[in-house]
Amino acid sequence: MLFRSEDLNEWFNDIIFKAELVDIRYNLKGFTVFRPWSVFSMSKMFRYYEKKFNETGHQQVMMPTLIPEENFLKEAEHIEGFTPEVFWVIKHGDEDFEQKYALRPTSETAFYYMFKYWVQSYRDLPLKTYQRANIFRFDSKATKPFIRGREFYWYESHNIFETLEEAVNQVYEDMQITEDILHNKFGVPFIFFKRPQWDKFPGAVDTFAADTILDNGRLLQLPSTHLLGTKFTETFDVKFKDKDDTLKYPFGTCYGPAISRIYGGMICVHGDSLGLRIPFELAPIQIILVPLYFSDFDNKKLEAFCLDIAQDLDKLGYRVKIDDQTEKTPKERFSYYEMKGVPVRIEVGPKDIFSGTVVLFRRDLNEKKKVDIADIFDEIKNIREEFILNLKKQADEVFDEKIIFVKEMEELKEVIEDNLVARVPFCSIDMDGKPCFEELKAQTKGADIRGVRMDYKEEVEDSDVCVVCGQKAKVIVYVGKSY
RNA sequence: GGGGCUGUGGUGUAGCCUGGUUAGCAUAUAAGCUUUGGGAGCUUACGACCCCAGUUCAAAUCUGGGCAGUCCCA
Repeated sequence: MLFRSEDLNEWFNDIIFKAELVDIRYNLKGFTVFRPWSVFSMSKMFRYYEKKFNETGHQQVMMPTLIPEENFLKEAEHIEGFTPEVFWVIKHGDEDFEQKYALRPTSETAFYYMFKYWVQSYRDLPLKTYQRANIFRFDSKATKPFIRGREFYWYESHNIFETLEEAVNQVYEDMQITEDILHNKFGVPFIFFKRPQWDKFPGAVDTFAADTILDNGRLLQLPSTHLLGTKFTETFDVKFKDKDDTLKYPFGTCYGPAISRIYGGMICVHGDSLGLRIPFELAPIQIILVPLYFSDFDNKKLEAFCLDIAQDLDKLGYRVKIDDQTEKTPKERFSYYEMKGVPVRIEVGPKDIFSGTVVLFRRDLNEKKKVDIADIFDEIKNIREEFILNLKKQADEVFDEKIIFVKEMEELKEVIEDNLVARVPFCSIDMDGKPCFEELKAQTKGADIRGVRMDYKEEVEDSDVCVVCGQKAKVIVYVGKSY
């Protein structure tokens, strides 16, 4: 029913409905109804992040959803970047407000408004905060559940520091958080980039972002971090008295992992022709027991047998369910839970009762195995440990294969044509490289330069020249089409 | 931001070009019987032409607008 390699879009549209992740029948464009199967996992994802933020010294706050227009108008680049996308609240009942209120498209202008009250002394710094929020952006006409909605769900972390150096360190900490969670917990590979100067967050000094690569070669931006310098602290008059008794502006960063989009990226990365594959720890049901009924067998025995196993697993803390539908064939029931991405299935039939075994199916490897009852718990424990490692390994392999190193424009065009991502020498990701970028974009029919990687420094060889202008290359950049 | 395509029961579709029957089929759902180690069968029930306007004796069908979905390009 599903053939993902042919067309990721089709697979995605199909699975989000069949697996009951969302309902797109709500009558408002770009606003998605998320259903229990996806919400359960996203809630888990939020908790992973929350734990990590707390461990790294962030404190959770809750800011209002509405932001007065006057806050917005303070920062010129921010206005220019976001105003076209803002939903404005202009009335109460039939009467206009004196001032418009924005449904937050992001909350810098709320946080920094408050930071000026919260920060007076160097003793108040660093100040590391975050909030869980839904945000609103009237974003493009091509909306897509999880990937691009006009309302979406994220954490946004806003931090300020005494020095630029500390702020830069925060960017690296954000990169590490992304690695710990996205890659290690969710199995989603990515490269953490420094974006070119022409592709920054409105109001940022520098923008950094994690991109994953989907099956169709498209890059998908996942969490991003922005180095804000003193732009917002100056604009909002956030000052601190330093040890030398002078007033200074602190340096800011912000980090925004959009959980709804991360979930969308995750299911694309792990999904296969059978449907979803959900990491063990995120799955709403981790183990499904499927009793195989027969008309000439006392099925009560089967149910009692399954219930025993289920209760033991439940005591061990697994999320487990028995599928006791009698009117459906095994094939149909197996396929259903595979499609939903349930990590482990236990099949129990009359033969098993006599032999004291069950059949275990694991979705990370799509393998079946006959197991003695006594060994079930150890087996499942192993699967639990291996599950995310297997998903991660498989995803990493696919990811690596999609990146091709090229040095010439003709090769670059081929790589893009083949729906892959290119690694190429390039003159500069500062503004002086922009003309080359525009030429590159035109020649490749719309590919973007996603930036230089931040996890390690890629050395440029002396002989490397910019793929566009032929000048000596200063950086290695990654080029591909994006969502 | 520009362009294309599409809106028919819960879902997927036929019918539309060339206006005219009781809007067909599949699937899902509910009930019953039968069946169950990889998407089973029979019977019955439920259920639809996106919205507004126009043309016409007559609109799912033609025209315009809106809303929604989807794809491509920027």
